[in-house]
Amino acid sequence: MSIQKPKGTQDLLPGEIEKWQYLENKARELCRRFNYREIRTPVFEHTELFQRGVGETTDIVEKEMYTFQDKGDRSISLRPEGTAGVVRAYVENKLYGEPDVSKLYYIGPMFRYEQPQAGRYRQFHQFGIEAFGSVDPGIDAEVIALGYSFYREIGLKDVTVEINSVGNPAVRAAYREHIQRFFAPVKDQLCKDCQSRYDRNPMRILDCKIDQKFCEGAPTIVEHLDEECRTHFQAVQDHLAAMDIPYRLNPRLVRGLDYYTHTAFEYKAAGIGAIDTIGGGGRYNGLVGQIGGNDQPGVGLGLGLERILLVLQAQGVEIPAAKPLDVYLIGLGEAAEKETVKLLQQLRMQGLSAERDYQSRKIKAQMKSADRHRATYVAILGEDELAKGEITVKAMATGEQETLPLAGFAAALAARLRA
RNA sequence: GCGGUCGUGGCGAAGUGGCUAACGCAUCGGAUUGUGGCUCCGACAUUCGAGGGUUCAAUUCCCUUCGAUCGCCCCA
Repeated sequence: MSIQKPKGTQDLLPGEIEKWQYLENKARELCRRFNYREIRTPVFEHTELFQRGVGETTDIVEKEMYTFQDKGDRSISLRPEGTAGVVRAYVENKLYGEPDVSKLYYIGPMFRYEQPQAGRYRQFHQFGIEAFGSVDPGIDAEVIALGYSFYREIGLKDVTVEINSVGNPAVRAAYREHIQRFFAPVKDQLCKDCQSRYDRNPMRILDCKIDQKFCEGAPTIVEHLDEECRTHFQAVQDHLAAMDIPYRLNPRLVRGLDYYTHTAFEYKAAGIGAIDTIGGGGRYNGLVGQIGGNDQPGVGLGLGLERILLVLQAQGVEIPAAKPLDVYLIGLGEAAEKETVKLLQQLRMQGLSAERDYQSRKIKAQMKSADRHRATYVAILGEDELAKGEITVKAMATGEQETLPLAGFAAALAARLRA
């Protein structure tokens, strides 16, 4: 048996990769307009970073990390998400010393050890942004708007934005007790998952599909927000309204990472089987301090590129195809073939995409290749043409043929293609 | 970590305890001495994910394993 790719990973082959490049180009272009600048951080970090940043009790850290000892006996983990590494880089490189808010974006692979299914892989890719240094609710709204704009510009339809406030740590601790008190009488009747959630993360019970009947009248965190949290949350909503970003309040929205404070949000779309979340994020005001920096507030998001691609496909959204080949160069006979090597280079230096046959095949086979490459022009150089210092050029769409002088033929074709 | 379905040429797919393992697409060659897309003809799996077992005989039955896929948990 030959070696296969590890479970949950993918080879992105030509034909498919164009879609990725399209998404990545759109992301970069959007970030330019919103004035976010790219940052690239390692795909592996010290395990402790994720333990501290993402949270010891999260599923991600408890059971989904790719962790190993390196040869120096350090515990290393492949990054399961993007924020922790960016925060670390922000702190380590003292970006907080800059006068303005630091607005950063990244695109890259993340790793989680899970059973693959539709829209879930062990290596997956995220486009994410982080903004450090401001508690202004306008930044929360901007982050949400950037994600929403991204979906729109790549042609995704029916994306829902759900937002919630998870308050600050004090509010959350108090709310946790309210929830536990509420469910205490029915604790024994909850599903077995929710029984463990009761202690670990009681807010998640509200999200359970099985136990909805017990959730009737459950306290929501929004009801328990303090003045500061409430004001912030309201301001975020006002900003979204001002930007015409449609959103839905979801008082039961709870994210799986420990670091969120205040704003939490998710983007949802149908089309990936059982999964509907295609992106999410929120504010994390205590995180930078926990990672060891001077405490700067932050807010960010992460969007799943695989999931976006799946939804795009489900919606039948066409992604612009790769450009066809400009010229396919056919050389017939040894002398002419030799000459094509030179001509090919000239064509390419003129900025044209150009290809030839490398197997000395017959003209018929070469024409077929040209057709397969969707070549705009075929240039044929045979013994006759070579002797006369000419070359035959055929426009594939019309079948029309003409003879051009060999000298300056590359430039002439380039001019024709530009017209 | 748990559960369902699946695994036959480059791709899609039929099939059966013993026949030469259908067919379609793609590919290659020819009809057409230097011209693609259409048509016709021909070629193309000692082999049915891997390992083991049952049997005179296994692609087919059994076990194990790996993988794919979908779902649970959770999330992108």
